[in-house]
Amino acid sequence: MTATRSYHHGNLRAALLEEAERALADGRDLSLRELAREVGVSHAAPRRHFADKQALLDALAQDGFERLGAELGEALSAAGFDAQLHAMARTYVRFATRHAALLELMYTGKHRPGVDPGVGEAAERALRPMLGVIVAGQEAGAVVGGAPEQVGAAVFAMVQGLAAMVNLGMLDEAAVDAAVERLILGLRPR
Amino acid sequence: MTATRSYHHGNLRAALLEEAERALADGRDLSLRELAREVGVSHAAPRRHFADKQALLDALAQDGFERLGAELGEALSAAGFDAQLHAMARTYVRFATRHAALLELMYTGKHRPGVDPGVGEAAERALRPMLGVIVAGQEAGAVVGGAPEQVGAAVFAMVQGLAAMVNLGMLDEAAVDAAVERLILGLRPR
DNA sequence: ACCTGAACACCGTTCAAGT
DNA sequence: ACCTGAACACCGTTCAAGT
Repeated sequence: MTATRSYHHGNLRAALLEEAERALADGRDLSLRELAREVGVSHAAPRRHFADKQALLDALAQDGFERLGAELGEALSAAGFDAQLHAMARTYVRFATRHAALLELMYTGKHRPGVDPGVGEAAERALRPMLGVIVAGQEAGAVVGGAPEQVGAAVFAMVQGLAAMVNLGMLDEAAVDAAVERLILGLRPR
Repeated sequence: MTATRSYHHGNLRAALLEEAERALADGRDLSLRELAREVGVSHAAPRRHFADKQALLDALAQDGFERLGAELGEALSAAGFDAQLHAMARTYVRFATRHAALLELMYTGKHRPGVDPGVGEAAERALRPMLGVIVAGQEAGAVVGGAPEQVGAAVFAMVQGLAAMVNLGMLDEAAVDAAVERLILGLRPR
């Protein structure tokens, strides 16, 4: 880690976030002081860019949702409702396993009071592609009618739950496909 | 908080766990030193009962799974597969909302290396009633055949995901019932 | 056996001061 | 505007010592 001095010409913020992600991926605990050390700056310097530790965590979570949303959006290129839903579930599970600690952070303490509203908005944007799949599925007659949000809740709950189980080692990826298949059948109009 | 002196005649461990749950419920951060203070003991005393902070967290998680399992077991008294599954989902979601911080702790870092095996075993025991519902449903012809673990994965994923969404404020309890209904339809033999 | 007190190496946060 | 250094009030963990 050769400390590039040019780093600190306005992008300390980005450097800190990068280092934080690396720590998260390595399973290290996040400490502001350590991040500052790693990036070659005094322990008080991050204060200029993040009001406190929580602000940095919020920025990290928001970034995570934005990347997740981008990946989910790509899954829309599959043809047909079933293929799209399968692709979406696989994409979500893959993101969850590749960025396990980040995903945990993304969903952690969202219920705590005084959350950064930016995180919630990013989460909503990230999950929008899933709603798009539902609406298209309804139009194609593959999905029951009703408020897309209601149907989407079932889909998102299943996918999110499956990802959590895979991360806990309770499930392999074949079981994910099987569960999604069950869900697809349940969503069909009757 | 009148510090009862008789507390410390062999049950410091239980007192610490109780206080930890209270802190969790209040949304306070868990600090071993604060727990010791609250319970009226020196900051080094907990060491006798918990090797380190993680050991206390593991004990807390294990306890949580045991209580969750007991509540889920009660849901089995409902009559018929549909009613049992609905009861189970409502029970799980209720536990999740009443003990949000505890549930987060229960599922947090399960994937980290060197976990207390007791926690995983308690988790498995807690979820067993759910498998029982599946098996009974299969025998009654309300659920597709196949390995109960595979079908159970879909059920647990959905329920766990719904609970997470309710905790995040993304969902109300009516939507839970609707999603479970979709799942029931998907599980039917065809 | 169970607990205390001091010590060590860390934290997050604040604030005057430097450039 | 951006960063430093010292300071404050906390942590978790360890260890000799007390009863």
